[in-house]
Amino acid sequence: MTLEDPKLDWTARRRQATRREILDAAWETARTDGWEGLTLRRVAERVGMRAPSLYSHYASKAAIVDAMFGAAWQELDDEMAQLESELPDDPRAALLLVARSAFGFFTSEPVRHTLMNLIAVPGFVPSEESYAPSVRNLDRLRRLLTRCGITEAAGVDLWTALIGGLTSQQIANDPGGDRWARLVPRAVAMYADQFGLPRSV
Amino acid sequence: MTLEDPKLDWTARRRQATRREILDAAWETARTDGWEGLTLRRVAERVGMRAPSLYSHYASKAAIVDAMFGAAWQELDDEMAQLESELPDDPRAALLLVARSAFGFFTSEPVRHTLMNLIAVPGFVPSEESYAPSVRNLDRLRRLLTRCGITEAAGVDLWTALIGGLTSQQIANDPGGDRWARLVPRAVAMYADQFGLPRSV
DNA sequence: GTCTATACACCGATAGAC
DNA sequence: GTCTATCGGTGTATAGAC
Repeated sequence: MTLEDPKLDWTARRRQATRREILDAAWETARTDGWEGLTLRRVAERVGMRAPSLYSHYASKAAIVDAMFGAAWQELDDEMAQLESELPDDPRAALLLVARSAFGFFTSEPVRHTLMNLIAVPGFVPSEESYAPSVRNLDRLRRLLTRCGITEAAGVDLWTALIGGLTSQQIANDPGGDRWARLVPRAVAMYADQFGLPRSV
Repeated sequence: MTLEDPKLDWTARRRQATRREILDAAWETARTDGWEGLTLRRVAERVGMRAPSLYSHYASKAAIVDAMFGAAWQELDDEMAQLESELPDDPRAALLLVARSAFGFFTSEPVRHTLMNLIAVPGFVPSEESYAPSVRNLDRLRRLLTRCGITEAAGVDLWTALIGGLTSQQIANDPGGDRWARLVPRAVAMYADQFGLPRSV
């Protein structure tokens, strides 16, 4: 429910827009100063407000971070949904596409990555509502892998470990480079072999 | 040089012992309250001191964290050195042993894991001195994999991604469980297949 | 809704007595 | 080497005027 609803009246729409502005400012702050540098004063400054004014729109700093978490997973899920609708028939090609998409999504925004994977943000615990998109995304991944011929339960867990490992290494040890990005095709082939996918022609 | 040197005189040895106590207290504090909860006041309380007294032993809070980083990597490297001396001849068995060892080391102490892999500790950047053990460890890993028949350069990067991915998933999504621990043998087999290691008998 | 002013709790670090 | 006292700063959050 972070998107604007055209049926709302003017003041409600204005409120939504302001919440959006605050969220954007929070992302920019986190990108610049890291999660430990994300403070209400800095966010407010970027929006053009004073810190206490933020409380008219979010109940607390935690509520802001919570909204960021939900929005990030929703964003990934939207991307995966798009991908799902245009998946190639060849299982290996499809797998590679999914892998590259996720890898690119995470590595392009390291700060977002640390929030989504629950590392680095002090005492943050997502609310049930903001957790929902990440669950939806895992379901979608399960479906996607099944369509690629991965039916075993272990398939999903090994997939998340493999892709997550590649992205984390890329971000931590070669930020901005492609040392692990270059390994993605090979990693996917290795994974496909393990689950007995037919070789492409 | 964090180990005690028997040739030092009494006061120097006492100093070393106190530094050790402080480091231990810092670990315990980080385990209990997380890295954001690691404060000099809490560490001092655990040691039985007042916060300012810590400055007689460490120049700053950053110096303490730095020492923890170096000690953690030294600890892992010691374990890997032990492993190296008793490695089985069969390449696949050796690989599995290395994987299990690293996986167990990291997952047994999640807080240590986040420090070693440079996620979650505010603005920490390791000093050259404390960074050295981690470099040594990577060299050892390279040597270890070579002995197992992994000669390609990509071998090390894919290995760290795979093992790191498994450990991170285990810690983040099933702490205390074995959902990804159970996948380690399969992941190692998949990896060994990719690099053409002969199958065990 | 936004502002100013402020409460309250902490933090890392320093000065100087003992 | 450890203490007390304190500095200068941070943070989140609230009260109340406009």
